[in-house]
Amino acid sequence: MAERGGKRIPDATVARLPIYLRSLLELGPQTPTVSSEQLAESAGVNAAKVRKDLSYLGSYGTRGVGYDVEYLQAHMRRALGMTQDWPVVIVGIGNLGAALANYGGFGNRGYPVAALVDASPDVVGRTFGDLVVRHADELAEVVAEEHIAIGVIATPAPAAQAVADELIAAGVRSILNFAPTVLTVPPEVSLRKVDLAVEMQILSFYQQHGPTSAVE
Amino acid sequence: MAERGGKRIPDATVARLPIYLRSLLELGPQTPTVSSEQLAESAGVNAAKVRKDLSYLGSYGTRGVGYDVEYLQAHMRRALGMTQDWPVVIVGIGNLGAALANYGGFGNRGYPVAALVDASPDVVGRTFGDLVVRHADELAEVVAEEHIAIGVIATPAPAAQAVADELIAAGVRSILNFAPTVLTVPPEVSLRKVDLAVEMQILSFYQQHGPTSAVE
DNA sequence: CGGACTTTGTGAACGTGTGAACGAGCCCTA
DNA sequence: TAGGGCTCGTTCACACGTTCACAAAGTCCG
Repeated sequence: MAERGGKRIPDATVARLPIYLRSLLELGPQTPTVSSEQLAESAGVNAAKVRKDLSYLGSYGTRGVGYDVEYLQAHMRRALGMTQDWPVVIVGIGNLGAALANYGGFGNRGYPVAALVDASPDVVGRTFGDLVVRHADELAEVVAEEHIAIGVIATPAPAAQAVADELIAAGVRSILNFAPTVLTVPPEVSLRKVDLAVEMQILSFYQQHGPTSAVE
Repeated sequence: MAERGGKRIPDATVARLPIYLRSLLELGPQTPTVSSEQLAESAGVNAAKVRKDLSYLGSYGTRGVGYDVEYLQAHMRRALGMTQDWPVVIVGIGNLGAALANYGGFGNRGYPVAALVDASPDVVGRTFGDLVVRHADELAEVVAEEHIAIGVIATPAPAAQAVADELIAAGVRSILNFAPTVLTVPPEVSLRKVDLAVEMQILSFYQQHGPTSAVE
């Protein structure tokens, strides 16, 4: 209720905050304020949902006017931890890992790729940008040296759990898993997953059955 | 209730079916049956949830024994539309698109990458595997020729909506969006999205606030 | 300065998803 | 053939998330 230390923010809301933030950034400096309706349109959700979500942040809009774009951006950056950098290590430099390493979108937004790691001698020593791929055995040192906060797992499925365990042992508490397997992590570790094959299968399910459970 | 034509399958269940299927495939031919508890462990969910999810398929397990692995696999493949191939076009052959094109995981599993499309003259004409990148202007023809069922958008954000519109106009009803932007599609089109920056931001939120809303 | 208009913030109803508990049904053994 | 043990399938209660509707609160204009 007070400005700081609000109540717990629901998971579903957390997942939408980045979308709102991106919508705000797209607005540009032309528009000083946005209404919940505008934001909703831009983020592809319901206006009431926007208002409720934003109310969890404790950041006030102004009735009759809307939300101050800059103020809201600042609040949201703070809530999402974007006031600092979170160095990332990518483990597994295959097709996908290499693409992620080359992908510029991370460093720009506060998630600098600080290290690359792989187990294969063919890959260790290769350079991507200004980074040299290091060997998986050095993972713990790499995490310590580079102050890694987030581990991205892009290894084949069979190696993923072991990598996750090592990351966690080295102190990493946030993991993004691209390997097509279920990872088990202790409760104090945050885990998100991206599974391309699963996405495809979900799509082909709805291709057969009609999207969002069409009536008959 | 009868074997065919069950009631609507909840979205949350649909999202889990591919995980179950993968778990079943990992079991190998050694184990003819699985219990809901084993499947739950393997898929990282609750056993009751597994039973409920599977009951939507109408595929029966056997009380006192468990589920017949092969029978269940077949049922699930059918439900997920994996009895046939769903040709995929990748639009936008940048870092990510190229990685996806080289990624073998699709074709193996019934989603052959049948075409690559890009708008840049620098990229059009290049080959990946046995595919030549074609120009975005030919998108409609490509979709028709290759019987494309699923469109993967890996373009920069500003181009994504236009690409989606063209895909839909060409008859594609399933879209997987990697571009960091919100797409608007008509209700008969299924849309899933993968946004790496968003995943990162969600992780750094929980890095600050404690995972899954830790108690203080 | 007052009234009308706009937009937020929130309480309450609704729907969906989750987890536990338990009866029903099947197999195996004696 | 009867009994015991195991596991599914379903029901129920609860938690979570979404949406509606409306009062509160601020702005703008005459």
